[in-house]
Amino acid sequence: MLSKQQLIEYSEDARKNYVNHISIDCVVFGFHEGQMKVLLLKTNDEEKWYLPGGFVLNEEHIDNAAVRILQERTGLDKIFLQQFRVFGDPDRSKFHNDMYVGMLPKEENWFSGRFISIGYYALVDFFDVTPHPDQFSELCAWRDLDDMPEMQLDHEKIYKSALDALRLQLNYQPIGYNLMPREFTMPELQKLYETILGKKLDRRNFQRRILGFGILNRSEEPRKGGAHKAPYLYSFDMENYQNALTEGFKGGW
Amino acid sequence: MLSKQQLIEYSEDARKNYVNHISIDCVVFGFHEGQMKVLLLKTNDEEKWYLPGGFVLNEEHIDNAAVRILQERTGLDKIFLQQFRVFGDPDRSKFHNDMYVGMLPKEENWFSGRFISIGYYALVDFFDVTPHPDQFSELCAWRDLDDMPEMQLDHEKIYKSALDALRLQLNYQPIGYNLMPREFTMPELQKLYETILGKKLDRRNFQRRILGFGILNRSEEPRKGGAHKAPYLYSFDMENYQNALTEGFKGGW
DNA sequence: TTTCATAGTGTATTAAGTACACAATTGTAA
DNA sequence: TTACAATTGTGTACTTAATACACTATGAAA
Repeated sequence: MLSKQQLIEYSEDARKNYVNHISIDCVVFGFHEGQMKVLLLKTNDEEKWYLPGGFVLNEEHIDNAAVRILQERTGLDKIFLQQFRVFGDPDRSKFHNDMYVGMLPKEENWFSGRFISIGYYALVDFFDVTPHPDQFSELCAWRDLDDMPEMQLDHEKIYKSALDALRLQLNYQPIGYNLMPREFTMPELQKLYETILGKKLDRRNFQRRILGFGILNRSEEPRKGGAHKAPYLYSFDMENYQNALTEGFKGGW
Repeated sequence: MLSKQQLIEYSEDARKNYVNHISIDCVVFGFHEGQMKVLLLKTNDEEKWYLPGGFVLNEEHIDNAAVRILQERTGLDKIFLQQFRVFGDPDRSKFHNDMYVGMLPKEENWFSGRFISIGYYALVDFFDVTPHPDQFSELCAWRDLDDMPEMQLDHEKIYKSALDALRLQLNYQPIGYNLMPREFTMPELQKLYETILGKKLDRRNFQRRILGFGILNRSEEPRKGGAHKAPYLYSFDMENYQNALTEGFKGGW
């Protein structure tokens, strides 16, 4: 245990040596017209895009901070959010570091510090989102996953890492409630899985497997009006879905 | 983009509203005599124990910070470390908050702040560790996983969360190189798995499965001298082991 | 030399994953 | 109106992994 004098010295040292800011970066996935989308921001002066992000308020839970940040960008208030990892490379700094670093002396400039970022990914319904730029940006928009622009700092690494985490999640948790409309066809759901995984799946085996999870309800009436054979419509059984979210799919050992 | 005036205001606000300290907490797992152990610290004045932890230096990678902290506690320099999640409840604060909070005015006391903690878990060889107390504690010792003491703050939540992460890891990565001696018997390895999972496994099925991973070499000579039938000795095939670490075991989808 | 605890090995059954083919529906073009 | 193309729905054989379970072998101690 420290004496008072030691505590004073420790506190002084800590204030000098442990000066790290925490930020939050969010990878928001949406799904539209068979394409996986990511919500990105851009200033007009810079070519590079960046992820929606922000900071944690003094008395705020970090998960709430992520929710708050995404509310501001998307207008949504119920968001599926998953913390997936922390990015703590000392070379990384907040996106506007370059931009603002010359404008003020280092001590006065918040952005001259070093930032450790907590990565979250979110799954949202594309149609529910109204993208709002933040105070640093002029543009907030969806970008296709297979046509991603050049990005600030390590944001490419972050969104790729989020995608990896999402793919891992597919193996032991249900996915889709937050990404699909209320009713959807089996081929549409399959397309979602194929997009996330980046590969084709067998129709018949996909159907058997996903139905085996017991998280889908098939409605009586098939979808009509479209070309070709009318497909059945499905929706998620929320009770079983929630249960599968907490329980997980396979036991493993 | 912000004007200079806006940047000044933003920086001032940020310095007031985003005052969060980052700490690192490590759950160090060891294995000895068929028991899973966790390395814990304790002061003499307090009954409660806490996890080894520390802070991130200004220009330090967070992973290196965790390595540095564990070097100081264990003497080890090559440690298997895995970041598993961030704990950001505003109620949590650094372990010595209660202890030191009255000793200095709030502004001068590092421990009066709010702490966001990055959780790491480590797997180490029990015999390689020489526990060193830190500057706040008088005691650093191994505790049995099934006889854990009362702990400071949310440290119980953290180590349980680490255990969950470790159990998940069993499903898609090899485990054991960092926890077992160089040579070991199949029943010993099985005991490790059983301890982590908290349940019994079938000997024959365990052996088939673990051998199927192709990460073990069986030595020519069985272990002699012990009671009962002499068991074979195994060691990890490091090339395949490393490969399995990065590749993972099952593809899932 | 018998007994007991532990180690090594194999086989049958069940469940899950994979590969693959044909029939049904609906709009469109001949 | 009819043939066609595109898409959907369904079933079955095959392979692989998971599970359940029983016998034989060894070595120390009684």
